[in-house]
Amino acid sequence: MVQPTSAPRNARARAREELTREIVETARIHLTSDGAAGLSLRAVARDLGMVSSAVYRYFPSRDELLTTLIIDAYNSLGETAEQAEAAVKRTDLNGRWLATSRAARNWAVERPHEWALIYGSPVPGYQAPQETVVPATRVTSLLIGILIDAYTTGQTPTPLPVPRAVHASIAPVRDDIPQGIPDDLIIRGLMAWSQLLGVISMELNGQFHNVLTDTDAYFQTAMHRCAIDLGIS
Amino acid sequence: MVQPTSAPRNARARAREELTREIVETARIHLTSDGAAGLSLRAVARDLGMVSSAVYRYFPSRDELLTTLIIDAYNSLGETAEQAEAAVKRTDLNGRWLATSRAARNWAVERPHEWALIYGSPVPGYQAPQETVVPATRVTSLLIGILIDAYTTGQTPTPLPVPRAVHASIAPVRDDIPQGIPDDLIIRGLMAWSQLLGVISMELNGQFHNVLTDTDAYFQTAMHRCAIDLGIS
DNA sequence: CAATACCGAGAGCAGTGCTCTTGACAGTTG
DNA sequence: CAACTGTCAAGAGCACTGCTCTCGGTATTG
Repeated sequence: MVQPTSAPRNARARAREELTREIVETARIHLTSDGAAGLSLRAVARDLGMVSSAVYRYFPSRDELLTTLIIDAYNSLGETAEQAEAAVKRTDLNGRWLATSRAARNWAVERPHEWALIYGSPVPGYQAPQETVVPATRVTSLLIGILIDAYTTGQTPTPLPVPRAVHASIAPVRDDIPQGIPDDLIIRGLMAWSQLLGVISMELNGQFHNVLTDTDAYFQTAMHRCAIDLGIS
Repeated sequence: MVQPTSAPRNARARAREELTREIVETARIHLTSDGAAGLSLRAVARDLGMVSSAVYRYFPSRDELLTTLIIDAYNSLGETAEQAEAAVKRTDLNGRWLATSRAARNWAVERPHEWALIYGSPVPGYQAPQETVVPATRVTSLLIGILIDAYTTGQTPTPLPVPRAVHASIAPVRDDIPQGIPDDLIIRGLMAWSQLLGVISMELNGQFHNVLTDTDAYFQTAMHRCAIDLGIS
């Protein structure tokens, strides 16, 4: 009885699954063209030839649909980055970092609205539920893996002092990584991560207008310098 | 006739100015509590005891009102940062950088929605007009000033190589700074700037949840390390 | 004083998220 | 087979949004 009563319910259940997927797909299309704020349940319903109220059978609210899109976006980005990173030789830490960061940027440039959804200003009135936490960590886990390998192979930069308050502040990070990683390396990792997010977001938000003519070239150099700071270049 | 015809027109004109200011003020209150997407012209009008259509006599569209709020935000942040920076001894480059960055963060933490308005994901469908360009540069001008002083007093880090493509890419920056500043220093300045924006935005967007317990301590250290990288520590 | 420009109020249009009710259908049970 | 139950799409409706247009009154100007 572990198996769900399968045969008879499947007809309905399958139709439901399919329609749910169609709604999400249509919503993502709207998202990529109009952004999160322009995502309209009614418009999605119209595209699917159904009436707006029918959509509420599948998603109890607009926010619920947004949550699905957010999780999908995290997973899409995470998978893209993981594949890029996995294609690099394990010992090439610099290459792994560059592959990861470049994959993230390419993904973001292709889907600016989905990037904004997960790393941009939060949608007002929307509270990210717990289910989004795990997929959100996929990219950072890659970075952590690189740092761990850097530490275990002894490729660490000469550490700068870390104030006591900062040592205490990064306590939550310690729960997710092996013991022994120095504070300094964690700080460098966090700063590389915020550099990555910062540069990508600035590019997408148009902050480099009248500043850079070739954002890609700048990005590569910036990430290269991050690698130097991390001691893996 | 350079003076505007003053006396008789003033009664109406003054009332208009005052009401315009009241609308902006009310709009900013709504902005700080609900965010840009929740800014409703009708709600503003309601608060002011007038009918929604009357507001259109003062702002031809919601976007026009948003533009005013954006310019005000840029100027508010710019002024705050300028004052903080001006209070530091000119020769203390490290102090000037720390004062500027700390002022920016404090301002952002107090007004997260206004920060999101100017540095967050752009409001969909809204195109920032030319008038926003000048006030937007006030904070970066401070940073540029520090870098120029660093260069003229010889406090520059040992430069890393800068690829040709990046040299070409930063051409627009060169139009706003004196000749002679090395490419490497410009790159370092840009990266410090994106580090600053990245860390602040990440904190406001909740990206440090379950990562840092004391974001202020981390921020100070991160900015200190930026100063080291800039060679002004 | 008369003409003009300005202004607030109101109605109205098209759109939004969301709720509630209604009628049709499918699957299960007596 | 008939009755029941759960699910579904559809429609009407509420309160809200940005925005436009018209109307009548008032302040400013020639």
